[in-house]
Amino acid sequence: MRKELTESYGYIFEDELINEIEKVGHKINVAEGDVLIEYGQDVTHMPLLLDGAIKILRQDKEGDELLLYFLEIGDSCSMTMNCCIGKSKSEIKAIAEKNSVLFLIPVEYMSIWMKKYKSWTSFVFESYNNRFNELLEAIDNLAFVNLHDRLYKYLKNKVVVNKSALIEITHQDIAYDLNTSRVVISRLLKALEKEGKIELSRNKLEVLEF
Amino acid sequence: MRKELTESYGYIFEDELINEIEKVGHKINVAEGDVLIEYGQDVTHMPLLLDGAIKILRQDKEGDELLLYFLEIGDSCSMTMNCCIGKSKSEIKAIAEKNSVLFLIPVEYMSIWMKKYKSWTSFVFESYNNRFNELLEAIDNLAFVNLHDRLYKYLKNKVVVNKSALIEITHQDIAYDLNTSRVVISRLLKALEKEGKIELSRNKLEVLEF
DNA sequence: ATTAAATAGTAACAAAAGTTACACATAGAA
DNA sequence: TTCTATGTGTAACTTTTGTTACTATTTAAT
Repeated sequence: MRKELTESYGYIFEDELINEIEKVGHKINVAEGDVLIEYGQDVTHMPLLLDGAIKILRQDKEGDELLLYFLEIGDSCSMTMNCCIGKSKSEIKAIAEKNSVLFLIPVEYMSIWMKKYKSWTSFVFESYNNRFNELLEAIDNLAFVNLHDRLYKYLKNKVVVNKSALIEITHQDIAYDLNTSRVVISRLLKALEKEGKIELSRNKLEVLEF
Repeated sequence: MRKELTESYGYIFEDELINEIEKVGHKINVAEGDVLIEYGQDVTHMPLLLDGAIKILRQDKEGDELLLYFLEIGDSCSMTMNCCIGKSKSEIKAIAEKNSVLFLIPVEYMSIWMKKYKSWTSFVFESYNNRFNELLEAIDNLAFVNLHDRLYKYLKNKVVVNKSALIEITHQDIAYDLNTSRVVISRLLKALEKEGKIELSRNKLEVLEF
């Protein structure tokens, strides 16, 4: 456990902080597809990602969803940082993109450690900032990119996050992530295939250039 | 100057911090339409808004723009907070929505004061968080709301920010903010008028219900 | 082996948004 | 006043995206 923490976070946190993290936090394993937190739910812990990847989604009242970004190893979720200022309801939904290992820290340590460890403060800011930029990227995609290109970007991003050009997913699930309909995704995937950019099969597809 | 600072920020910052702010910062007046910072430009100061309102825009490579949100009195711009972690290029463009009064603070004080004043740290976090939620709202609008409703929301927001149901703006300028074309905006405005929600005139319009 | 559920392909159509083109009105400048 | 630039209205058309409906295929369950 100590080893995993050091591997992913040893280069940013001093030993003493790693000790504290180890002491107050606990490690959990989550399986692909597990819902880690729902929109509106109380935030009690902040996650440090040790292995795997987490999908962060936004949801509207009707339950429509939109993929915001992925958390990868070494990332944390700045949404948790709302806690620092008293708010405690999650603005997002989080789902394990693949089997993942998380280290959960009770939120009260967020501000305690900020006073105590410079490296923690830097981490929190850096983390906040990364998420900020990812939201800006999401906005750019929605505002300036058409669905065809947005889909292709999405697939290439999947390849990076899952470290495999073979993506195991259904058209319907892609449609959920991009907040559109299955038929539209099928149509655009077919177009991407004709352009020679991907290869389609049942329940999976392969990205050919990236 | 002291008075203005105390009016807008006295209830959050302790006297000593207000003194420091007054000492190292300087007040500027900007006119409606002034560009305060361009995308990609170096960020050297962080702004505290004393009066007026600032429009924050995102821009893509082709120069297309999209309104993200407005800063109002008591707000600061969390984008400046990138500076805390070494980055210094602006991710956004800022334009004075109306004549405004700003207090500019050299960015190096950001982190100095975070160590020194608890109230400053709270302010920075609160500010960050507000901006975060405004980005999420922007995403919600883009992903889940059609242009007709997005336009109506935009107009109602303008009413709040400008404290007037009479909005002085051209269709073209609305189109820029929403990243669409003038013709589309004219069409949708006409529809809103027929619905009895607004009243159109040249160079201005009035929001009837809000 | 049969059935049912999930997945994918595609056509046909509808709605939303973007584009082009042009007429006309208004405000200022000359 | 006349001219010009700007702003607005609208029609006609295109493109993009969403919807409905139906087919075929594959997978899993009984």
